[in-house]
Amino acid sequence: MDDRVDISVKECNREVLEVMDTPERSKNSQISASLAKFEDSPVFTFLNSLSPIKPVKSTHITQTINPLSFASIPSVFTSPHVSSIRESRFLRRHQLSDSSKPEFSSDDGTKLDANKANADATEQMDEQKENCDGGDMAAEPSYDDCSKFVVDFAKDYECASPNTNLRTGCGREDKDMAEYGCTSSALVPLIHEHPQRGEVNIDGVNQNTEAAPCDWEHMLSDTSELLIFESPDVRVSFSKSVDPGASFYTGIKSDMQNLHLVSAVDSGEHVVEGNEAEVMSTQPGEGDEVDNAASLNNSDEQVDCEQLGFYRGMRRRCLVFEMGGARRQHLEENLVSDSSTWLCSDGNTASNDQKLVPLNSGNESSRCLMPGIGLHLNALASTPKDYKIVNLDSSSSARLLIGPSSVVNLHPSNASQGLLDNILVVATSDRDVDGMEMAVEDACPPSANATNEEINQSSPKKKRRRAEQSGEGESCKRCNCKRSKCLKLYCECFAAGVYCVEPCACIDCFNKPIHEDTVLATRKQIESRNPLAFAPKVIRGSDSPLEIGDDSSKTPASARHKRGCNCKKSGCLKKYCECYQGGVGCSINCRCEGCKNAFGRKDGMEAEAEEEEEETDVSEKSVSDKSLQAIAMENDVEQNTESVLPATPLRGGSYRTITFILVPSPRPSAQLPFSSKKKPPRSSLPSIGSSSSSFIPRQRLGKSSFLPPPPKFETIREDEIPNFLQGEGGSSDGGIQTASPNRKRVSPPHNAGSMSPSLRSSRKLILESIPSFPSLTPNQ
DNA sequence: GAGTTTGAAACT
DNA sequence: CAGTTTCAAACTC
Repeated sequence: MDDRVDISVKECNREVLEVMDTPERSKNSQISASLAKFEDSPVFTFLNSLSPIKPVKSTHITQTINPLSFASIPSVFTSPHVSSIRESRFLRRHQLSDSSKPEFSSDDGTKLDANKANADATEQMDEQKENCDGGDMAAEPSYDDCSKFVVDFAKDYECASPNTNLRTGCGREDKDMAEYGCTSSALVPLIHEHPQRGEVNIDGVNQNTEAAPCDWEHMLSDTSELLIFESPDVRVSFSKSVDPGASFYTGIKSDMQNLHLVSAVDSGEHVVEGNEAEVMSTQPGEGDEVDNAASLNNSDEQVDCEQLGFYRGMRRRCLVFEMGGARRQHLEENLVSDSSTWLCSDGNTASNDQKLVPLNSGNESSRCLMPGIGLHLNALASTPKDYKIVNLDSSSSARLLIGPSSVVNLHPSNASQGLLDNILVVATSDRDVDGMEMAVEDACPPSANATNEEINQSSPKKKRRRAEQSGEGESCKRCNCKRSKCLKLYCECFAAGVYCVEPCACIDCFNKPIHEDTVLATRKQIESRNPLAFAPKVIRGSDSPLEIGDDSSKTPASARHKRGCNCKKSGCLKKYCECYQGGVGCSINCRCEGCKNAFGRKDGMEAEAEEEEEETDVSEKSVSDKSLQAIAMENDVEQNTESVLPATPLRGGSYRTITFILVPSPRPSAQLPFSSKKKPPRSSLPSIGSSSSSFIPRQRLGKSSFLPPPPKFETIREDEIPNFLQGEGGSSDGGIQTASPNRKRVSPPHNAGSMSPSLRSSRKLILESIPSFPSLTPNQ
């Protein structure tokens, strides 16, 4: 029976492929005809007669899956040109899927699902193709679409019914950018071209990809497939060649995952296959939103994953993982147990998967999106310190272009103003996406992962604590504001750059999409007062390898709070202390008194102090140790996550990666402020490095065994800090050095003047392209 | 869950 | 810039 089904499916797929291959199928009528033909075809009939799978009308699929696929288009969507090669792969995919089915089919039931899924996918292909032909091509998504989408999304916010279609356009652009950037050499031209129009004359490397004008239609056919396309594997095949073998190989891998997803979706159940369950359980409805943001921000993750040798397909899980603290934890556990399934979080993938899941799964368990996830500049923060860009292949790099950082990185290249402009545009769209994501978060129900959490969290406080305990710390901000209307930095949500969500217990909350104008205005006001008000509070130093000891002690030696704390009574041993809360040691910037910060004391006498502490203050020590242990345990996962995965999609970000790829600049230091490996030029700024080096001893001396508490604040790598950010308090370094230890507070960055002209210029650019608080501005 | 403590944010 | 107030999170009971 199974064999027959497989055969039927293959034939069916073949039929579909034939239809799809028809050169002139840009008309709906034609497509309709094709579909009719398909359904009327002997093969189909045969399939119906043989297959236990009930023939599903395309319309039905349209209602259930198609929307999802559509939504996925953006993120997954790649350049039509690129797709040509993929197409070949794609074609194989169905065949492969058949063969691969047995591998993931544990039993008949599962297999049936898979088969059915495959059949559905086939029909879905038709559906999508139809949509594509229907005019999507002509209506190449524009950035305006993105904005539009954002607006619509905001409108839909209340009902949590994001307009995926519009979104699609946005995502696609980004995706395309990434795809075109397959090679750094071709990157510039490609990027330059693409944003302006749907077509891109791919020069050099990409020429061979230009085959089918509407190839990307095929990509639409299967959401999961799209995911595959983005996979590093795919890229590899693409960039290297159209080697059938390679494509085949990649196709197999991708198929595996796709089928899983499809199967799960189709069945409407959570097909628990290792971590697959995670994906399925993740906020079904949010997949779309997550998707874009994730897609934009996971370049780092991707890289990490690749380095780890994981399949990209698994990354989606990581994304999910990030979406919920609990989920994250869970995944981490999985990582330990099964790294293969863990993989990294590829925003795109994850999102796509989720897209597939949403409608059918009806699973609400996991909804919590990363709060700050890439919502604003903070997103720049907390990139995995050990992140390595080295392994970026051309394909990966291309993808990285998506990020706003690309602007910065490209800037140096002096490709051209036009290019820059285009890039900026891209960044803008990203921003929009981020905003959408934020909105999504807003719409998302209480943190998903913890199924019981939703039910049990009656009190905001408890919710918060729960969130933190589950590692959700900053992922799902929830406030309890009563008087601030959630329009001040008092509000954690607002400060984090996210809208308040349902679980928030705030009163008279204005931090909602419906009050977008107010929010934006307030934000501007606050930023005018302090440009870095929404910047990451914790600067994660570029830890030198030496500083990074074992996993147990990854407290970044150079990490520090942007402004420093002002604790008087807490001894910097409680979360009142932002340094402590952020899991970093106190620094010169701190005005704290009686600092006992376990992560590093202000006085830099950690070792001695610790001894003292142990000897002289037993009670205190007990508290400290206790807290430390708790922290360590609490954050162990967190740390690991950080080291391996970006805390947030954005974080992982494209920033570093892009820099890497585009590094062509002869003077990266001055022109590549975000360069991950290269210290930004600090001609005018005392090098952060030096500054951080000063911290290293202190922080290292701190208990090596403890890990920073789950950072409440978003953190940013020191070396990734935009210059303007570094400028605060006098350029990260400068800030530290210039800040008087006793000074009450570090004044906002007014030191632009201290920056070299070049830096200043770049800074301007950054500001334009990367609003410090994009997330709150869905319509930006 | 209510009340207290704390320190950041905001205000003057 | 310093001092004060406001605020909400963190914490305690």
